[in-house]
Order: sequence, then structure tokens, then C-alpha cells
Amino acid sequence: MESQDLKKAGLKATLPRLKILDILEHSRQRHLSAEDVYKALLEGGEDVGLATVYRVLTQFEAAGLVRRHHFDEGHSVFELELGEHHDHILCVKCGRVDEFYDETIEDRQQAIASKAGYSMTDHSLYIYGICPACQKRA
Amino acid sequence: MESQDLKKAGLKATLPRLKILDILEHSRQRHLSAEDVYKALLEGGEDVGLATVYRVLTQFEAAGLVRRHHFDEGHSVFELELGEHHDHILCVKCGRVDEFYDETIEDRQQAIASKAGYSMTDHSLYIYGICPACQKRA
DNA sequence: CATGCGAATGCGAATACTTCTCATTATCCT
DNA sequence: AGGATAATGAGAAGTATTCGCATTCGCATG
Ligand SMILES: [Mn+2]
Ligand SMILES: [Mn+2]
Ligand SMILES: [Zn+2]
Ligand SMILES: [Zn+2]
Repeated sequence: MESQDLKKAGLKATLPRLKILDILEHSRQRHLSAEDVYKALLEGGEDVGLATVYRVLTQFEAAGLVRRHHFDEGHSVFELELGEHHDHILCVKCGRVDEFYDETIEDRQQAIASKAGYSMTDHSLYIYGICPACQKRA
Repeated sequence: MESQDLKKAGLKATLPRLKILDILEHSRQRHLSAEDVYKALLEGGEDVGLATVYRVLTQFEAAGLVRRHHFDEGHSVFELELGEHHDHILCVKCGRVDEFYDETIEDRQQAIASKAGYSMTDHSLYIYGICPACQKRA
């Protein structure tokens, strides 16, 4: 029971929040838009408003349960925060998303921020390209 | 006269396009939103519609005259394409934008894309942090 | 386990940004 | 200069997201 996870994050264990957490955990795709989550709720027969989905996802983000990304698509996508930071590589043809982590890049970013006198708080790195499957299909 | 630049890009040299190009070239800030450009036009006494600003900026982007960025602010910002690729570091307090270029990061990105079997077409890297001035102000 | 208060929800309206439609106007080739 | 055609301005429409508010729910308490 993950009511505890929510309580720990200072959030009441309400039905919408539990259901949304469940969808984020068990969906086939790790990266979901608010609309995706909303559709999944409806398919599951749940009666949750879209505004609530947005509210809850934003709260989850603030609580560190979820991470929000901007994949150059005009809408936010969310994924469960599992502690291990990573960046993304996306196919511009089919929308496939892969993840990677590169120590060298992480280090260089810090160095660049320092050199510019900034105290770095975050970063976002997206690589866009054509995935193997879409290259064959061409 | 940069009518030639537009013609070369396959675009008619209309007044709105010339004015917008002028604003992009001579504004104190290199990174402008559509709204910024629109305001600058109005201040210059020009009668150009906001829809035209959006249309023209999109055409400029397609023609390679301008580059569009998504600075996690919910709207697009544009800057003149001057040939030299660079990435951005942004202050989360005051919105200041600095630019940088790092060969090591560029190389690593290529390597990561290749290893994942992608043919890389583009990338976007934003570093977020607190700028020197805002750190002192804290 | 019933009760009550504040927090959370669902709904529709509102907002922010961007694109579309279409009648009017401007550009540029001859 | 004249006409075919592309571009523009104004406002409506479209997305994604947030807000306002009456109603409902979670949960500490008795
Ligand atoms: Mn991810
Ligand atoms: Mn720049
Ligand atoms: Zn693909
Ligand atoms: Zn600053």
C-alpha cells in the first residue's frame, strides 16, 4: 500500500492521487502526458477530472515524486522520480524515447556553470534523432 | 538592404518581414518571444498583426534565418541564426540568458546517439541556475 | 464507529500561447 | 502600369493548462 508514500510526502491519500500514482507505476510507457494519465483513468472506469490530474501531477512534482519534462511537443510529460537522474534521446519520427546518463556531460555542465559564475540548480538535455526502426523504414 | 537575404531564402521582401528582421538584428536582447517582437513593432509605430509575427517567425525558422528555443517558460523564444551553434545557461531568478559552446559535450552527444543507433538531427541543452548578480542579492 | 472541519475534487469558465480563416492588400513579374 | 498570386490583419478557433467555487471526502477526534 503506497498510502504511506503519499503521507510521507505530506499529501492526503485520496483516491485520485492513489490511482494516478498507480498509473505512473504500471503504465507500459514511463513518460506520460496529463492527457495520457487522464485517458488511463477513464479506461479504468475512474471518475476523475482533468483539472485534478493536472493539480495532482504538479503536487507530485513539488513533492519530488514525479519529474516533468518538456519534449518539444507543446505539452508536459511526467515520469516517476526513481532517484537515478538521466537524460533523454527522442525519435522525431515515431516519438520513441530512450534514456541515458553520461558522467562526462554531467561534469562538463557543472564546470560550465561554475565558470559563468552560476550556481547550477538543474539542467535539461534532449537529443533528437531518428531511431533504428525508423531509419530502416525510410 | 537585406531584401536580398529574404529573397535568397525564397521569401518575398514584405514590410512586416523586413521590420521583424530588423528588430531581431538590433534589439538589445538576442532572445525574443513573439510577443516581444510584436511590442517592438508597435513601439516603432508599425501596424503589424500578432498573427503575422508568428507566421513570419515560423517561416524564418523554416528558412534557417532564425532559431526557436523552449526555455521552460511556456512560450517560444527566437534568436537570429548566425551560424555558430551554442547552448544556453539561464538564471531561474531574473531570466538572464548566457550562451556557451562545449566541444566535449557536443562530441559526447554524438557518441551517445550513435551507441543507441540513432542518427542525431538536433539537440537542446539548457543549464538552469542562479546568476552571479542574483546570488549576491540573496 | 459517528461527526465535523478543512482539504481535495469535479466541473465549467478563464487564461496563455499559438494557429487558422478569409476578405483585403501588397509584391513582383511582364 | 496591370494582374496573378502570395501575404497580411483581425478576429475566431484551437491547445494546453489553471482557476473559482460549490460539493464531497479523508481523517483526527470523541
Ligand atoms: Mn525518463
Ligand atoms: Mn542564443
Ligand atoms: Zn522512430
Ligand atoms: Zn539572475
